[in-house]
Amino acid sequence: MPKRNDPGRRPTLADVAERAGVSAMTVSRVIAGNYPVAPPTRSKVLRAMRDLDYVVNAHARALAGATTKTVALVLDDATGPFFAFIARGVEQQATSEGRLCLLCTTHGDPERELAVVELLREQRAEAVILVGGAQDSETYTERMSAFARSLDKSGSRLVLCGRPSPGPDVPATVVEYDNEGGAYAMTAYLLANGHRRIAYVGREIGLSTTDERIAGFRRAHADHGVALDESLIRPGTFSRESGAAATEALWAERTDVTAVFAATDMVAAGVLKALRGRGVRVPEDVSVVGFDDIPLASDLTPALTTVHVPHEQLGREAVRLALHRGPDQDDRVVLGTHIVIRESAAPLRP
Amino acid sequence: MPKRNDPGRRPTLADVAERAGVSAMTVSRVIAGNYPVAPPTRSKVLRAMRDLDYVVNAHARALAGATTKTVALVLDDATGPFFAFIARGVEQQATSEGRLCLLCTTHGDPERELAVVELLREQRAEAVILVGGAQDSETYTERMSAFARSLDKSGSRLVLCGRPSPGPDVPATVVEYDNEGGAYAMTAYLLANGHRRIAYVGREIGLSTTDERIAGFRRAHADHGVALDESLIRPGTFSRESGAAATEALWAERTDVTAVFAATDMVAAGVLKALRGRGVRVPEDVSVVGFDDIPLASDLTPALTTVHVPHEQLGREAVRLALHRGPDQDDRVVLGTHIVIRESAAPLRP
DNA sequence: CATCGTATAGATACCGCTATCTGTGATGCT
DNA sequence: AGCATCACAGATAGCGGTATCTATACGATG
Repeated sequence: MPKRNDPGRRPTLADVAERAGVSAMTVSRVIAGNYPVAPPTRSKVLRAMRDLDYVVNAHARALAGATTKTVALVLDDATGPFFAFIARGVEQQATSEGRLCLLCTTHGDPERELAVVELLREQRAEAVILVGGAQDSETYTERMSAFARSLDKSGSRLVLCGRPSPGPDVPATVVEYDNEGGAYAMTAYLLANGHRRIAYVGREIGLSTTDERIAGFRRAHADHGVALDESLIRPGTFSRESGAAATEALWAERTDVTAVFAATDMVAAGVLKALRGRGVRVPEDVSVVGFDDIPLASDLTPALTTVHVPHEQLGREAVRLALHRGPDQDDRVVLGTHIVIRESAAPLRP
Repeated sequence: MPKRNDPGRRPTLADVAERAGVSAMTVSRVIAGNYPVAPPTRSKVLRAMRDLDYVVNAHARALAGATTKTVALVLDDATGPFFAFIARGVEQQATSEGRLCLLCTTHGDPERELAVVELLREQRAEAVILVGGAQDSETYTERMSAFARSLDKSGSRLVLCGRPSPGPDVPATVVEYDNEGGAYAMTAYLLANGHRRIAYVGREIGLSTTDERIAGFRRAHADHGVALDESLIRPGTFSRESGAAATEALWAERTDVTAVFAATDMVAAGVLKALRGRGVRVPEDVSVVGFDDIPLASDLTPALTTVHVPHEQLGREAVRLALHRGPDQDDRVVLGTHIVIRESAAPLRP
C-alpha cells in the first residue's frame, strides 16, 4: 500500500496544496468551482495541478459525496445483432447525463446474472439495465422482483429493457416496444396484399416476445375476417438455422403458403436461404417479412420488408427514465414500432 | 448527504458490527476471509450481514487499498460491425480476470477522446483500450504518446487495439492483426485463380489499415510477376455506399476487371449491390472478396469470400497483455489473419 | 507457578476527498 | 470611529473501508 511519502505514488490534493502554498480545501474549491477563490490563488493552484499532472481520485470523491455516477448495462452477449444499438443508446444518454457506462454480460447464465447484479450493487451503480429476451416464467418474475428490491435498497434502480414487467408493485422501470402492434401492422399489410395463407416461422415457446408477436398476428387475421390455420404457426428458435429448417419442413408438408412472417430478421435470413435453395422466388412466388430491422435486413437479397424496432431509442429511454424519476414520471414506457417496406413482400399474384 | 443516523441510508460495516455485537474489523475479516475468525463469531457476523442485506462499498474499498479493478474499452461507435466482437472479447477476458468493464465512445471526436481518457484516469482504470481505425498522422502519434504517458503516470496502461503503434519507447501495449498478410493471401488466391485485372475498392487515404492492406495487395502482384495497374486502386471510405459508388464509377470507365477486392466486407456489400444492378453475375462474371469476416459476409448473396480478422481474440489479448505485464512479456502482438473461402470468388473463365 | 506462544478480537490510523464551521483582513455604512 | 458585512482561506470532521499494532484469554511448557 502506498504511503504518504512513497515517491512514486500519484499526487494528491495535499501535494498540489503544498506546492501551491495553500490548503487542500482551496484546491478542492478550484476544482469544483463552486466557491469563490481569488484569481491569483486560483492560477497558483492551476499551475501546481498542471506541474504535478494531478488527477482527482474518483473513488475518494465518490466516498466523500460528490460522485461521478455510473449506469450499468447487462447483456446476455455483446454480439447479439441489436445489442450494439441498445448499447449505443444507453452509452449516448448516459454520457449526455454525465454518467459513466459499465458493461457486463451474463451469457444467459442465471448464476452469473446474480453475481453481476451483486457486483453492481457494490459499485453503487445508479441504474442497472437488463436487456434481452427472457423466459417469461414464474421463476423469472421472482428473480426480477428480488433484483429490483435488492437494488432498490442499495439505491440503484433496475431497468428492464425489452423484457416483461415483473409486476406493478416492484421497484423497477420497464422500457418495452410494441411487439403486438408491430406484428399486427405487418400481418395486416400482408393480408391487405391479398395473402391468405401466411406462415409464422420461429415461435420460440415461453418467450414473452413471441407470445406478443403471435397475438398481433392473430388479431390481424381476426380483424380481416381471415380464419387462421393454426398449423401455419411453426415452432423454432430465433436463429438463421431454425428459420431454414422450419421452411424446409413446411415446404415438405405443403406448398400453398404465399407469405412467411419470420419471427426475427435473423430467422428471415434462414427462410430466404431455404427458399432460394428450393428455387422459390421472393417476392414473386412467396413474400417474406421479418421483425427487428437490424442492418442485415437491408443487406439481404431481396432487401427485407420488416418491422422496425427502435433499439437505440430503447437504450436512451432506459437511462432517461432511470435517472429522472419523480411522482409524475412513468415507470413503464412502450415505444412504438412500425413496418419498413423494402423488396421481399409483394401483392399476391393470382 | 446521508448522515450516520439517516434511517434510510445503506448499511455499513459499523452497522453490521453493531448488530453482530463485534467490532467493524471483525466484520471486515469475515468478508475478506484472510484472517482467522472463530466459527461462532463468523456465523453471527454472516447472520447480521444477511439480515441487513449488507453490500460493501466498492469506492471505500478502493480508497482503502483492496480495489476491484476496472478495464475500460473506448470505441468510436458501439454499432460498428465488429466492435461487438472486440467488446465481447474484452468483456470476457476482463471478467475472467475479475475485472469490471467500462464502455465509452468518442464518435471520432478528438475532444471527447481526450475527455474520456481524462475521466478514465480519474477512475484509476487499470487498462484503457482504444479500438478502431485511426488516421496515421503525426498528430495521432503525438496524441497517443501523450495519452500513454499520462495514463502511465496515473498507474493505467494504454492499449491500442488494431491501431498503429506510436513508437517503441512509449509506455503502451499494442495488439494488431496482420492486415498486410491477409491482403497478400487473398490477392494471391485471386491471382492463383487466374485473375489478372483485380480492382482494389475503398482505399481510405491516411488510414494505416488501408496502407497495410494495399501493401499486401502490391506484394502479391509482385511475387506473382503480375504488373499492377495503379488505376485499379480506387479511393473511397469503408461504407456500403462508397463501395457501390466506386463500382459504378469503375464500370463506367472500363469493364475488363475480373475481380474486385473490397477494402472491407461492408464495402463488398455495396460492390455486390452495384454489380447486381448492372446485371453482372458474381462469381460467374466477376469475383468479389472482402476483408473482416463479419457476420454479414455469410449472409450476402453470394456468401462472401473474405479475410478473417480475429476480432474477439483481439479484445481478449488486449486485456491479457495489459494485465499481465512483466519483463518477459511482449508489449506488441500481431494476430494472424486467414482467408475464408465462400462463394463470391471463382476461377477466371476464359 | 511463572512464562510463553497462540488464537482471536479490538483500537487506531490512515486512504483522498468534500461539507461545514471557523477565522481574518478589507470594505461599507451610519 | 465603530460595527456589521463580505470575500476569501484554513481547520476539522467525516465518507466506509483496510492495514497494522495492541490487548486479552487460554492452554502448554518447563
